[in-house]
Amino acid sequence: MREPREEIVAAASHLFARHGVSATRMSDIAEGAGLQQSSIYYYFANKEQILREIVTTVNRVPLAYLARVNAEGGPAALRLYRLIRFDTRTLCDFPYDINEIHRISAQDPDTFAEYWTERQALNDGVEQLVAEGVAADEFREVDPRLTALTLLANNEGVQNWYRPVGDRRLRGRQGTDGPYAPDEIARTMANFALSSLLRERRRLASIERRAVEADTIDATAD
Amino acid sequence: MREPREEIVAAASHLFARHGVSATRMSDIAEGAGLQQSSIYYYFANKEQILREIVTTVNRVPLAYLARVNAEGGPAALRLYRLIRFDTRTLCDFPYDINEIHRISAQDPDTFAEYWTERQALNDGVEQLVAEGVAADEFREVDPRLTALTLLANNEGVQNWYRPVGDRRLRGRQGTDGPYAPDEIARTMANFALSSLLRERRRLASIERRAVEADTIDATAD
DNA sequence: ATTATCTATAGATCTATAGATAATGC
DNA sequence: ATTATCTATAGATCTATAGATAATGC
Repeated sequence: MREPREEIVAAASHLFARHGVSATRMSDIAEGAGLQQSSIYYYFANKEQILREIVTTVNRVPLAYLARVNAEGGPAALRLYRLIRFDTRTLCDFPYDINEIHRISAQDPDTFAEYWTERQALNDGVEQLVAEGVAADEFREVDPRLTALTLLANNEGVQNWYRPVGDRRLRGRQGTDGPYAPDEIARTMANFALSSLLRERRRLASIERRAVEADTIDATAD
Repeated sequence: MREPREEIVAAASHLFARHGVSATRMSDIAEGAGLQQSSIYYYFANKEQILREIVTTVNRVPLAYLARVNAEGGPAALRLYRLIRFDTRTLCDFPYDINEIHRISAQDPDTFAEYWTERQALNDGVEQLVAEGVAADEFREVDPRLTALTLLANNEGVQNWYRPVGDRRLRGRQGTDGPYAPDEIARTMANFALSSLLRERRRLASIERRAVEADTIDATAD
């Protein structure tokens, strides 16, 4: 059994995703965590503190992956491909709505200062990757900063139609859109982006191959 | 002076965008509309009905534009370019968070049945455009349905970092991301997408020119 | 007469604290 | 003794209705 503190965070994550932060009551979280409503206050002073704990981790996961990919090296196109694939896959499985988190943390920059610092670092890292690719003539001429923002925003947009509703995943609204797996979506996003950025699009197949290989080996090594 | 009903919808739109739907109180909306809290109920039975009115228009704007673009004809690539540009620009200026609207309306499919029907129509229309482009060898081989979902999701994702905060637009979080205008963002999104989809990327420049021209003429003609 | 708006308020929540009680680890 | 959890509840909101009052258009 997990620690109550973790239980609270996990329950809150699900509820925040399902109903939104402000529609989620402390009593809902307590119920989800198997506690009485007031017992939550033993661990957290209020709802915002729970959100803060959740939100802090959001940017760390892709940042850590980016650091690893950069350490492993290779052309900018490959590194960017890997990051997009990873980020999209991660977001598909994230149990809360990144868009709402953005809104809430934008409204209270003090409480969520850490979030914004790390978010900025992620933006900067992606911008850096794009700039490297442009400098090395791997990518066509684009504005690295605007492109980085676009790439991250695109990944987050995917959450809109790949989101847990109730306890099940809704695969396409009202079941009309066919069942797409996170891997398939992630692959589509990465191919879409690199297909747009690469000067020589025929490089894409080999980049995809190397990316999948690198992460499969990683997975085995872990 | 606008009708009170419109005033309510306008105030609700701003507040929903700024604080989210469930954090917005009927009294906030009333204040924004220059009415007492209970006077809202003369026009709407509850908050959900206000949201319903807002939400109904969301998909109609791009659907109407898509119909016009299809009527005006031209290659699929041009029509898709125009739609993406239009949709992105519109979303940048939309005063509410499309992502939250998705979540809320997904949770109550009955109340928002109309929304989902029209959303599906928009999906279908974009899928159709992509499929045409693939069939005509304008686009590389992609899954039209998954691509359509991705394109729409991408446009919506852009709202994340181009959103009104307070009464001013936040141009990039905390002012660090430089001032990008909706037109510039829309152009980036359309170029990004078509650059990815087109078999012959050199067609892009002429497509962009024709798209801008078509909509400039339209604007003058209106 | 009808339409629009207001004041007042019952009833339903929701938060967060106080204080009691049970469980745990010296 | 300390840590964790519970019950009970004050106080703060928030919604939505009832009923009064003002404005509008025959």
